[in-house]
Amino acid sequence: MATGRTHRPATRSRGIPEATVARLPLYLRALTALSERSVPTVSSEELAAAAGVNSAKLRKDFSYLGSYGTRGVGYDVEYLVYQISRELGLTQDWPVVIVGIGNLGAALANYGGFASRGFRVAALIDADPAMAGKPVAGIPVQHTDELESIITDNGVSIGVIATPAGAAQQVCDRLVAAGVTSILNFAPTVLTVPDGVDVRKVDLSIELQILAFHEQRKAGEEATAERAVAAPAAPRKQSATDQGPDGDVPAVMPA
Amino acid sequence: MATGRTHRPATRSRGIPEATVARLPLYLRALTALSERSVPTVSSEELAAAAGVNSAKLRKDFSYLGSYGTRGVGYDVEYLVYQISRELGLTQDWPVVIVGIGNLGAALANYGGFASRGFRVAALIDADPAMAGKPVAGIPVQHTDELESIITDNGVSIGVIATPAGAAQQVCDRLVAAGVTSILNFAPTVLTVPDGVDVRKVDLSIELQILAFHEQRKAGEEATAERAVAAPAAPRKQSATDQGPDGDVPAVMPA
DNA sequence: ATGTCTTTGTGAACGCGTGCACAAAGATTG
DNA sequence: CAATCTTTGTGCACGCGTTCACAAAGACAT
Repeated sequence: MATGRTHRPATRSRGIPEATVARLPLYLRALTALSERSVPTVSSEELAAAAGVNSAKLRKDFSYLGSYGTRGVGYDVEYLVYQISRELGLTQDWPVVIVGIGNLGAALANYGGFASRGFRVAALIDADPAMAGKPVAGIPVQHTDELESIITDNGVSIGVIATPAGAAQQVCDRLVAAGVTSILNFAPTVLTVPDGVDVRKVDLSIELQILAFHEQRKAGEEATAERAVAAPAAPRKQSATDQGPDGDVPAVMPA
Repeated sequence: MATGRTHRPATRSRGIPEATVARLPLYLRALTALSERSVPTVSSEELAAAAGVNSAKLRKDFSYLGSYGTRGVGYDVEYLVYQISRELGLTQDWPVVIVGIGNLGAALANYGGFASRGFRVAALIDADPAMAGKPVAGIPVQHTDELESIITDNGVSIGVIATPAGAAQQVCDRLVAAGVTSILNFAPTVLTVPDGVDVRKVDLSIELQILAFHEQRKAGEEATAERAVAAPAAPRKQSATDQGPDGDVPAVMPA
């Protein structure tokens, strides 16, 4: 998973657990696919398989929304699509701004998944004056100077930050000051925001590092012996006052 | 958060909780920043603030790695950087292939965060013959036909999928068959993989939908009255045999 | 050497999320 | 209408993750 919630604990809004909310888009995607194939109903078992989750979990998730299934039959696809969409707030249009039109920002602007789900790219913003006016994904890039007016004029409440890490907090502050209350952050930095503002982060590097951890573990299981030689079972840091030689310790050591 | 683990439950490798593993890269980033500013030691409180987490959580996380701190002083920055890097497997080089060089794939290829953390882009692969040979981020794109040989020749065990959803499963199968055991999936699809293969997914659309949910809730709290009119407090699906008119029900309804 | 002060490391309690397993609901068949 | 079969909805138990709160450890001053 390349995501992680930030700040706000787990607001358990209207009794719907955060973990369930995070899965609703998954169900919605699977249901949309079924809908396009004109499948009228689906069982929890089938839908769970399509969404890659446990069927009991799926049923419990849906139970938080209400009793939308029919015992002995399953769930009505179209009806469920609507209910989940409504619950997620996708029946309304969400104008979104993307700040930082580099490689990633451009990729996001071109990403079709946004428009298809009630999200509309209201504006692309970049700090580079040379970018201004240049169309990306059919939308002309605007300069950072206009950030505030863009937000207020379009009633934008969701912002996407795809700037370098160094600029992210500053951009974030300006977005929030202008009225944005939800931020999707692609910059590899921890953003500080006031209460009431939601931040979700996507960090590509972190995802790879987590994979590397598991990859290393897999490799290590085959050859545990090798490791026992390279590093003792219970490596211990040496005391700061006891700086004798230590085979287990790396080249880079504390002063 | 834009991530979510898939399949494998939570392998609790060598006693390190999955949740802790997911935070280690965060700590590492904060520590690296401190290291660059030549800060010698840091307290759990300071580091926790920099990483955006609770200090007790951080201390507990570190306790799984060993006793690397000094009471009354804090943690030695350089030493901790090494320990976490080693734990994450970043002291070795991980060759990575990126499949699908569209906007997103190109953005990933250009992303600096990879190289700086022990990851090396070994190859870029795309199904479009017109792309073959064309350099992206200084690396020539290779055709999908060569996927298997690239994997085996370079000993690649981590693959990144940035293809359209339709091609993702097929690419995934080929990667796994060729020896890849960790996959970072950007395609909006559920990937099915054999046991022993880790998949992490990054879905931009899902992240936005989760934000929309919270955004809607925030908006709804200010004007709950409006909602009581638009939709009854306990909306109920009507029975399939009882298809009378219903103000609460959407235009799209079950047959 | 003794005492004070800072900060770690962790035991314990709590809450959330997951999965099992089954009763209840309804469809379907005879 | 009764019996059977399918599938939902959920009570319950378990385990993981988080947080509190504090004892132990060590630095530092006197």
